Amino acid sequence: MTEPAPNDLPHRYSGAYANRLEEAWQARLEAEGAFRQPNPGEPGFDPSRPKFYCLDMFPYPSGAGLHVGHPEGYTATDIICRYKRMKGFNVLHPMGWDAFGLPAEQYAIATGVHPEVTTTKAIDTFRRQLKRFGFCYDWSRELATIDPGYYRWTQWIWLQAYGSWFDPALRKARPIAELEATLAREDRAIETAAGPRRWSACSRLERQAHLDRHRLAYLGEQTVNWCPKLGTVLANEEVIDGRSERGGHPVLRMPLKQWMFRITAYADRLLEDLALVDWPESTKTLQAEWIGRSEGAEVRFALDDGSGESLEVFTTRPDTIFGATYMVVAPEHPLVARAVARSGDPRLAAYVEAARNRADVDRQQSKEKTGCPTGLHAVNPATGGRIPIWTADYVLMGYGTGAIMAVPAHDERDFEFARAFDLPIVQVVEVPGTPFTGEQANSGEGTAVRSASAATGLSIDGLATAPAKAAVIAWLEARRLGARRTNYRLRDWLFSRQRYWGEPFPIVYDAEGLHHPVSASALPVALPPLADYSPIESDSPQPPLAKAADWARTTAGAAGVDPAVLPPDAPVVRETNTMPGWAGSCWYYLRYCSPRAIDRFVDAGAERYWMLSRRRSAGAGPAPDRFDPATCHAGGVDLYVGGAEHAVLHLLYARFWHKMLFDLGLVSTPEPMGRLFHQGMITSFAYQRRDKSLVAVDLVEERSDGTFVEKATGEAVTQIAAKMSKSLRNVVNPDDVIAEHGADTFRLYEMYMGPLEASKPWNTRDIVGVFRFLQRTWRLAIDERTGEPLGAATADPAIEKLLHRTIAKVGEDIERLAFNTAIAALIELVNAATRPTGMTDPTRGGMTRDQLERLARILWPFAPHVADEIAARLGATGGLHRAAWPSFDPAMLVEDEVEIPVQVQGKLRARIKVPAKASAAEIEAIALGDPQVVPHLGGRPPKKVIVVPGRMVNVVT
RNA sequence: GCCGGUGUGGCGGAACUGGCAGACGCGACGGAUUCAAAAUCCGUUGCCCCGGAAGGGGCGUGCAGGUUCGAUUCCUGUCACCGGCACCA
Repeated sequence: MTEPAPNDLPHRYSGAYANRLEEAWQARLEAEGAFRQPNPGEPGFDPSRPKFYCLDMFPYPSGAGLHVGHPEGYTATDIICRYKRMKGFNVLHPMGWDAFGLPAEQYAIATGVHPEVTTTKAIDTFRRQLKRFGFCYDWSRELATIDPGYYRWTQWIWLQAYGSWFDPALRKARPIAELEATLAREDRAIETAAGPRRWSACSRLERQAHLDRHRLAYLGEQTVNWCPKLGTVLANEEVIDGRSERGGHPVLRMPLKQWMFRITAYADRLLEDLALVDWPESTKTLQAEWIGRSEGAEVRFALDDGSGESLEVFTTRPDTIFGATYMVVAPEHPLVARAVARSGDPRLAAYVEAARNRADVDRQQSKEKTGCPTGLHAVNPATGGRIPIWTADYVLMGYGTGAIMAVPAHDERDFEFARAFDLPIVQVVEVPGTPFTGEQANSGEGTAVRSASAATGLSIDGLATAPAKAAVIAWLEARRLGARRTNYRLRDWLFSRQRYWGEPFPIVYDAEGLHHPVSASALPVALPPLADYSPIESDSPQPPLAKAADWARTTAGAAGVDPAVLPPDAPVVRETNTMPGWAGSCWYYLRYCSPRAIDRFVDAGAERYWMLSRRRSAGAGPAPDRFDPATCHAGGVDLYVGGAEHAVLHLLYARFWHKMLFDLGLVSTPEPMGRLFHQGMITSFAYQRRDKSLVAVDLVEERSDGTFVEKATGEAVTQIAAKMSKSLRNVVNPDDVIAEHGADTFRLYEMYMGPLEASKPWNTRDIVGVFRFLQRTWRLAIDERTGEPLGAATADPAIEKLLHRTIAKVGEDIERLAFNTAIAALIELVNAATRPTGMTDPTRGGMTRDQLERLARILWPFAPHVADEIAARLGATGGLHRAAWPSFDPAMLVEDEVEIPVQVQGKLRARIKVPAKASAAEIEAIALGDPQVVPHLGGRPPKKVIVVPGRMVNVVT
């Protein structure tokens, strides 16, 4: 009888075999509900175990299905979760769908198919694909942001913001009813259109207007890029030369009333609390820069036109005020409109008009300074001198007060402008080491000079920059000419979109145009279906929802407005803007704690259990029941993994919502995510010509010498890593890889490619390496002819020792998310124990069944299906999801004898074997006597010998 | 322009606190198996030089310096690539 070739053996671990056993295990574990994690109080919940909440950034389910980037982070968290489960944690590991968004809407516009239909289909595809990877998600907690049962609570949270204000004294959000009560009780004066007036003397409208100015969600006016033809508002980068990027239609810059979030109220806390979380430093820096806190002063410059009015500026360098030789206001500044009316200078009007129609991005493209005098003048309060006021688009209306005092000697932008328009430049700071030459601005710190005026009584000559700033601010404050002031780059968050496929706002407008909330009990405000999703062409912005006229025009009662607010038969118009894509992702991590809760956005007990935990450094103790900064983690989610592209917006917005909810007592922790990790991007190969232009993969061939040429021209091209894209035809489809090798191989390959945080190129050719590893592992444990388990009769002590080391190493590596080196260690172990093809004699090589079972357990987090199958065939019952992480004996990690290098003059000359516990003197004696070393010593006693026991010896001659 | 990150064999990468550079995988080369090929298995593989061989020597972590007995690791300067921000007063 002839032996069949290895590939033809019936139980060979082939791609097809892997697919069969993976699907069988997935079906079995799903039926069993193996990864369902009960909440406190539910049957099967074990309160003795610590909690671990591990979250992936949920995907936007696109019609194209999963790409290879998705499973990278998902595999990483899957490994951690399986490991933590084996280490005895209750693990919350959910998945869901960020399903509102533009692509589905654009598809609907093109085809008329309701976005819900396409989105639901895309979700089904994503779910099927993710399940095929065998990820250990608790699918019973699945959610989608488009579920009415979910967005009901998105709307509810928005209503909490609408019903709250930020109390600057307590630095936290409070219900607006408390503000109203205080105003009424103390009968405070409030600002009205007709000047300050006592609360009791105010009309209902005036009171309402005052409260509206304090809401965390408020109606604000913003200049937007409205494209009448496209019927939508465009982002700045979608506007080129005043026309839409798509289609080249004219774009108008116009003010639009929209819902805003007062995120700027939280600027300081969002900045400070970055110190409380374990996040990548780069991401913290990005957020800090985005918030852009800068300290300085607000200064009033009196106009000299006898009007008694003044111009306010913000400056971070009040110490340079003596050098302020002119002022600049943004073209949109109200003062400019007055100047235009007054001066009648056609050049000024033309400049302002031109600047107004240039989008911000355009403005920033050209750094050439342009501007125009306004004809107005102001008085420098420090010098008493008269200085001109210019308008120029290098000053932005949106930052500070939209006006600056220009100090050309000490600010590069002001310097360039002064040069261009021949304005005076006066040096007022002496910077050590860089004398002022008049050739460029000197923005460093130093000593104030020429900074004294008898006329105004201010003198800071000789002061260093910091005390000079303080002195000027004190002087300004004493004369009520200004004050210390902190400014932020961060703007309030524009939360309205003129789109269909988003959460409707729970807001209606009455006949007078006043807004009123829909009561919580009437939520959700469901998105009505439309016959036609295309945008409305109009000169005045109209969201698509306006087409649902029957829905939009209704009564207060039908809309669910509290009868105490409006009579039920009052006619109202619903808000037809919708929320942006960010809305649903701001709080999904909370909903996962109790996704089916119907009476609250999250069950309070479940939220407390999964989000609140003690710091390890605070020592042992009972699970906390409320947040204590001394002993608790600031952040709830123990590990959040996702792409760095969300480093600013998503993560900043989620932090803002969370802090608001924390202030209102609705969540337990001040931060949402305690630890954050960004996985790197998976790129793909592409080819580059000498002129740096890119060539698609299929137009290139590899030559036998390993170089690449373009097929059509024979021109040499170089291989580079690039983003996967349709045009480069280098997109890898995970389904294909799984069909060929199985999900275990796919998972292992992505984790083995390199460090999780690094961006790395997909190389299809390399996959076979980890596949062969699984094949070897399988062959080590299973007889490929019979499918029966193998097992050496006795344990090889060297293998046993290596197994202990590997258990220790893999555990450590998983903890630090170093999966590539963990897998390398597993490969080394299996290689050391491997039995060659056909060798099934249990007395030679291999591992005992007990050793194989431990190997299966440490392999399980990485390649769960094959590990489960091996363990089951070895006789384990129940599946490895019930197994514990194997223990190791620390004594087994210590070598009795170590090989250490001996260097002479820093050059390696020999390796010597010494007992691990040998003293420095013993090692030195062995090293100096070594025959390989002696010839290099030159016959003289060494000057110095450095011995690091267990490490190395270095001899200096 | 500013901020951040990364540069290690033909390729992906390893080296945890300044202590044997190149673990592990791919590829390549040689061999086994096969009628043959694919697949699989075994071995070799940083580069250069001397040697028939055993063996020996030199160079080497983008580049140039520095600190140190010793540097991929720390410091200074510099170059390249990637990412983010960009007139924020």
